[in-house]
Amino acid sequence: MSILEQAKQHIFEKVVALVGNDSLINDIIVDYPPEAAWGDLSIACFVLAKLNKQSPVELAKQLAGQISADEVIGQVQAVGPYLNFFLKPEYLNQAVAESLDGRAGYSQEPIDERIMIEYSNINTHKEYHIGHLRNICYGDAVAKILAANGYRVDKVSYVNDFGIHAAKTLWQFKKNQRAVGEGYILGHLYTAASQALETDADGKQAVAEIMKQIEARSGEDYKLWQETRRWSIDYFDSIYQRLKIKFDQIYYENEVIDDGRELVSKLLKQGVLQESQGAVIADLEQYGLGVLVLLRSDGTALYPVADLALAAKKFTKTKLSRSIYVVDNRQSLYFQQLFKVLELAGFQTKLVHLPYDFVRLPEGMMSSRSGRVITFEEVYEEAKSKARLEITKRHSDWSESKIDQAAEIITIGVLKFEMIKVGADKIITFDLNEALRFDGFTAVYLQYVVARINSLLKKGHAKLSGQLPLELLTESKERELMLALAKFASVVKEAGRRYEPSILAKYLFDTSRLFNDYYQSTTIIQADAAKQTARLALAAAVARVLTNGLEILGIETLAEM
RNA sequence: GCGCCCGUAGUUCAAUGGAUAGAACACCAGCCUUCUAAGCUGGUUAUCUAGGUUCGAUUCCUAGCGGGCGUACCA
Repeated sequence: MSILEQAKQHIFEKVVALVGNDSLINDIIVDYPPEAAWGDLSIACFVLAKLNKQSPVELAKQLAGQISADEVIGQVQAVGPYLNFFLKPEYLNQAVAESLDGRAGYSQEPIDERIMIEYSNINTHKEYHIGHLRNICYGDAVAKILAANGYRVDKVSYVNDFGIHAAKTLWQFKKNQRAVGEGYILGHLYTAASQALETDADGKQAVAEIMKQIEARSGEDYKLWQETRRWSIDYFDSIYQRLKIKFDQIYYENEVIDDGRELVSKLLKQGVLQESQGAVIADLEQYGLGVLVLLRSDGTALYPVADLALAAKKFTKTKLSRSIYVVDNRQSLYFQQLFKVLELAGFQTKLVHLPYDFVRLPEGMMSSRSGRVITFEEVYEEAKSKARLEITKRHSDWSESKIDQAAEIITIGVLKFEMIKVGADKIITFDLNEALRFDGFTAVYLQYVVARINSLLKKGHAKLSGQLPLELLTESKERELMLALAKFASVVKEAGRRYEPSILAKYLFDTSRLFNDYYQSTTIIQADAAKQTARLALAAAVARVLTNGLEILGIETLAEM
């Protein structure tokens, strides 16, 4: 437990002992006052007072009188119906030491549960756009947060390489072969194909022929499929490398689809699935979930077939306590249906669909088929050239490779942060100019704080080990910073409990703002030796929390910028 | 039709039943002969409507309005 969690527990126990009524325990909630000056922790006395048939103001006053200062609590104040606690300075000082630890924010108590999280489900033969970027950034941040909370996390991805979209792209490719070997180009071909096929009946015929060969796994088109599939996968790998995101396992539709068909016929025999109008369906009307179609009336497979096989594969291979699917909220009904079928099929793993809202453009929805998309490549290039420019302005003496490395870290940080800084239930209206900002609520703001602190540490002379004179940190801004540091561990927990990286992003930003404010109003290197040591320790603790917090969000920091 | 999600400042977002609804961007005015100005300080502006539950509602419930999405052979 972090020192703040211990303090909360301590206060809770004291109040429980005084109130002495077990039925009230759930109503004793140790919270934070809205204003730093009012205290570090607080309890609202409304419910307690009501059940005790007292006025809340009276009860707060009475409790304040009964609780005395100790090794944790410095002062207690009743402010109206609120009971406010100030932590003892020596106690709060421990937050600095706690945060200086290299593992700050990472749980020291492993949880004996294994969670599989599936995200970045993409299609080969199509482009990679900023919608995919939101998915992978959000999914990866959640995975890292859960890991930081002590869970064992398996990160998996599922690639749809076997659908009709591949045939369409190939059809276009055969018409005008160009850019051989480049996965990036396939996305453009898909768009061109979709548009052309709207009016081209012969084309549709040809696409169907290509699809047949792919499914039959033989012929010229199958070979071409194999080759182009590889281009796509290599291209996606290059994106993953830039994002520094790794999966434990990547599944491909073409590898599970046959198992899926087998599973479907088994479930059909068992009566979990039914035949209807020539198709194979799951009739889920009795659960209020409508009907899920698995096989078309022509016998070809739909999406859920592979998903069933994939689930079966996941659950039999490893013993999971939870299986999470990070997929946008348009598929909420689909996942309810899928989960119900899996349950009826006898699988018992706890299934979670983790929905998030989609990315749209100011002018409307993105659409691969119409080509109205912003690709990852476009945003990446624009952001990176802007980063290069900004760095060059500030560091004329840096080498080209040093500039490039820094620009890369800034670019990826900005893009990731942009994708996770808002709640998952919010539509992101992607404005390129907005996304290319390097000030305000952005990754750069946080990275900048770390770089500045790093520079302080280089210039200062303090040794930050052994006994630190933290008792010299008495200014109100120093107290506020220490309290902010102390909250780190519980913020990571909260973000995990709610699957919400934006909570952590916001916390890191708030903490950075506090530090910038402090930095502006205080001298650190110029202070006398003891003060310098104490303040550098505080600054180093802030940098550690920001670095680890960003790392948990998948974002790197820089020593200099 | 039915179901799900969202309506907060000019814009993009925060506040998951608590104290004076917070930030960022944009706009205006300041701050670099002192630790990185990618920074800091100050200023203007908001809970879609109507009911209800509650000591207390941006938050929960009901109805309406507005936007988005889904709803048997797309993924």
